[in-house]
Amino acid sequence: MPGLRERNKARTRAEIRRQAMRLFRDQGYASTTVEQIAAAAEVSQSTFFRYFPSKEDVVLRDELDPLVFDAFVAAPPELTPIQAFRAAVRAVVQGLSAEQQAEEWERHRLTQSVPELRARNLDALTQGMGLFTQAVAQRVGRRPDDVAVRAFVGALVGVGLAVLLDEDPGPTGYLELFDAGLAQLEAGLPL
Amino acid sequence: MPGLRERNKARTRAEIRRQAMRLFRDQGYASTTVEQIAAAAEVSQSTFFRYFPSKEDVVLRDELDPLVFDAFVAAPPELTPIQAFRAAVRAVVQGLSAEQQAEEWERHRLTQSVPELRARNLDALTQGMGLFTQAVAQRVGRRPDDVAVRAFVGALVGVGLAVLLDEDPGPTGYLELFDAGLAQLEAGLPL
DNA sequence: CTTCCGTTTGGCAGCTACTCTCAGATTAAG
DNA sequence: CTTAATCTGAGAGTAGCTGCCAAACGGAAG
Repeated sequence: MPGLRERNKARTRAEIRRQAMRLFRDQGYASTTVEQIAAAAEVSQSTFFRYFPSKEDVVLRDELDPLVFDAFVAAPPELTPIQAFRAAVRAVVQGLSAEQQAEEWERHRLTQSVPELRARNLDALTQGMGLFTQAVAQRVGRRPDDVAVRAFVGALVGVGLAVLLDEDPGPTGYLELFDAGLAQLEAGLPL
Repeated sequence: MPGLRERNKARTRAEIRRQAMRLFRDQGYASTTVEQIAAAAEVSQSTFFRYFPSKEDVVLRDELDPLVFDAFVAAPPELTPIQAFRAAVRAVVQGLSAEQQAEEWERHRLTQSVPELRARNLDALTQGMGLFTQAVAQRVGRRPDDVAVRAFVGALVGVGLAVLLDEDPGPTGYLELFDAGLAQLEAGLPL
């Protein structure tokens, strides 16, 4: 059972995020100051930066990627990496409530529209490739530094990237696009 | 013939870059202030920001990508996109003087080691994918919004990414790694 | 309930990237 | 030489972010 302290922390954290997203939505990311967010969440600036190392991190902290990763690792071994990845993404997305999906959608739109956020998001994505490469290597029984494995993971991430960079196919359309991209990859990227 | 004004501007710009890179090398990116760079280049801070919109841009402005793109477009039409891309990269890299290669290498190392720079570099890369997609589409006679084309470009960029993210295979080793990755892609990413 | 310890918080000072404005200098053109 | 356009320097101001210290708070022991 979490003590009062931990509950307060979680509440404060959530409140800061909530107020921040609301202000970003209303008056834009750039023209919202940390001072405003802190005031709206009724904490001091010091406290804001204790919960989030930077203004960007209020938007960026992603808890979905680890879920997808875990689902990928836990997928049945007889699946090919592409099948396992598709299943993992699908399971995580469909496991979200409608409200969560809407939040994620807003988060994604904001991230894509603000250059700094977009950049840092991409960086997080590519930095995660290393871990993913290990998982893929283990799945197919190869070494992680094998060129074939690394190129494959790069291509897989690249396909995901190409889908994500597409502007608004709607919150649902992404999955279809993603599936189509993976199908192409599975077929050896014919042109 | 460029007037005195333009020559002065080019000289100032180059000097700012030179001094900045020197300071970054000596005392690190974060602990070098714009004030120091401006002082070393003998200009005011105002002037610094007139030449470079941000401290990051002193490092990031890349003139190689457009060259690769042009070379790709200009490549013989009978080449496959992968062959054309490989030829373009190779031509541009080998067209650099030893000094230029060393500079690029230093620039790349600095970019990869500083998170903000790495992130913005990735963003520039992915933002350029749109243009590249059009070129590929034209080359293979398909529409740019074709999923096959987009997935292909994504995979191609992804493979390049996987190579670039690898830490120091030496300034020459990159090309070999890159070729190996492209060969894998050409073979349909077998695992 | 009180006391005591460790954690959390707020307020403040300070640094730095970056913007805006304005006056003065420099270059180009008539 | 004079005039117009452009470039530069200086200063003030904003905002993100850090570090420091004292006060408030939560949790456990007596």
